[in-house]
Amino acid sequence: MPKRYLVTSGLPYSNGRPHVGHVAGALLPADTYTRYLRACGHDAIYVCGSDDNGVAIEIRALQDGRTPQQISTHYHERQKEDLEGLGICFDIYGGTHQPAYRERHERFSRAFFTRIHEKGFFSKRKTRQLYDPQAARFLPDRYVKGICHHCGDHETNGDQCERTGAIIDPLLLKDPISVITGTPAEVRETTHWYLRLNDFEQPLKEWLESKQGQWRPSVLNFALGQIKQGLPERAMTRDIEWGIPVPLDDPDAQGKVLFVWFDAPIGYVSFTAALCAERDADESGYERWWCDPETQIVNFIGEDNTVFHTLIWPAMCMADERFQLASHVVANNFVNFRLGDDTDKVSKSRTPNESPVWIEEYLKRFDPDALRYYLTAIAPETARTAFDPDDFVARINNELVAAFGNFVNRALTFAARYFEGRVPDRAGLTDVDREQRTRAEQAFERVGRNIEGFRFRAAVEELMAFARDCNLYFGNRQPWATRKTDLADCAATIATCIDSIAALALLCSPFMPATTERIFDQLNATDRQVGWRMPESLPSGHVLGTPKILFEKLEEGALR
RNA sequence: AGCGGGGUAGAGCAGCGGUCAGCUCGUCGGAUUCAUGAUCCGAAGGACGCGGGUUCGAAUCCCGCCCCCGCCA
Repeated sequence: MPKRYLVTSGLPYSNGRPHVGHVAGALLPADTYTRYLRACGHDAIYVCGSDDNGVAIEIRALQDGRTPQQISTHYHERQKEDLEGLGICFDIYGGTHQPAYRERHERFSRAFFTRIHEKGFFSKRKTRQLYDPQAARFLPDRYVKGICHHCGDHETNGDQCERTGAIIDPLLLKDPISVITGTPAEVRETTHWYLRLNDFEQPLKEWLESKQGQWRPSVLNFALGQIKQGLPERAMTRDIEWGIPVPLDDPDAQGKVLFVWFDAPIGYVSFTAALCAERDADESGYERWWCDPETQIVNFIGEDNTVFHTLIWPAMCMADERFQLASHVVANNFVNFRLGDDTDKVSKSRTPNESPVWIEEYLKRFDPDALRYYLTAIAPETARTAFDPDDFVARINNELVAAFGNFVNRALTFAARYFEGRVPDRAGLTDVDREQRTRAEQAFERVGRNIEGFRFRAAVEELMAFARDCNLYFGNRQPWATRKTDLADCAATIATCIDSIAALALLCSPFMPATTERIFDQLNATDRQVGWRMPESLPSGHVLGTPKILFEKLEEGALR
């Protein structure tokens, strides 16, 4: 029976171009999942957008001599374009500080903060922080340098001793210097509002324990481990200018904004409201998604967001008592980039500008579906994985080209050449052909079961296993021989292959949507069936399209 | 230091109490020719990080240890 699903991806931070890590971790699996849900007939929306607030964008703007708005809008547009180029099917791609979404997002965030405040879940506290008098701003830990207070003899940044890895208390640094202006920093007093996470330890624990056996153990272990250690209060306000002003009528709140991580997840809600406003001219429709327990909320995130999605955001929702908690939080690890013998993080400074790990660069030269396939095949579901340019070429050539594409091509060119480009007659169907059809039906079940269990890697393996079965079937039936000895048998074989190709088209639709279209074009299937089951056979005599190469073979080293 | 993740054939990975020692690639040998030199079959190759323990039985559970990778934007 159809259900309602709200799928989200962790919001990309709008201070850089999207790369394969962003896509593989949170965006592509969410897209695949949403496409699958729709194929099954469920009512599903996929909500995402850029995370535009926060100190990193403000500092970046300061360094580049631009405004935070310019920086975030530039990257917001960049992200939107690149991700759409990859076929990521957002229902909406909002932005927490983009003109079209800002007013609503701020309104929702303020209201959220105010409600929690009124219920008394914030502690207002004075604290001391390093301040840069020249820049007239407080300094986040990583924007301070100084002499390590553990070792006392070397310079380090303000969060971690570069030599021993020990946590640094920036207030204890000797001779602290602001990284922004290079001038000495001083200690000043400031006031912040802290969310008392410890008030929610018990309900969070119960909620997480109810997910045992459903969520990935690594996610649950991590979150439950944090609770065991005791959840600290977390400041939900910051002393910066770029962000959402703290909505309190309190002199101490002057000039402060909400912590970026407070308002970012509210983006899921405000973007849903924006979508409802766009579609039905009624933003209150968001309640249907957020407040109605019939809706399943599924969050796809990168590993770095686990704390926020399993503890802080749920605690916020518990405090607020209006929105449902996620029914599933799917956290993926990071994808690193292998360059020669080194495996490293993708980073603006170290990864070459024209490297295909940047989605923008990749799309200039290669097929979006090939990247979607590869990133699903190496999905970092249980551990970090590496995007290896040589491995990419090998897998595309061996799997997409040699197994999947080749089967489609050999069968369709056979039909074009020996059956006048029509679907042959099925009168000669044998048990072997019927078994092939059964394999196709089983493939829907197997691939579907894995997607539902969030095992996308295994799902794509099942897809390829079926493509291999198709080649095996073709070889065993030897239509090139029966063409001369038993035409009816040959016709039944090719007709069965065409049914399998239609099945492949639907089976690959969550992973490679453009390929689905290409296959339907070649089948000349004007009445395109969608769904997650073995499609109806094209009738015998149906005129097929022109066979074309489905996936281009890549040169060795093409991505290096 | 603490927390989390990982250590399984040459490479990349799956398996997490019993036909488990497996998959893909690579290598070697064969078959085939409809197909993008594509496909299919077969072979070689591993004390499942180390040491204890629990069990009729452990990659799979428990304890200890050793490596690798991450960790308040």
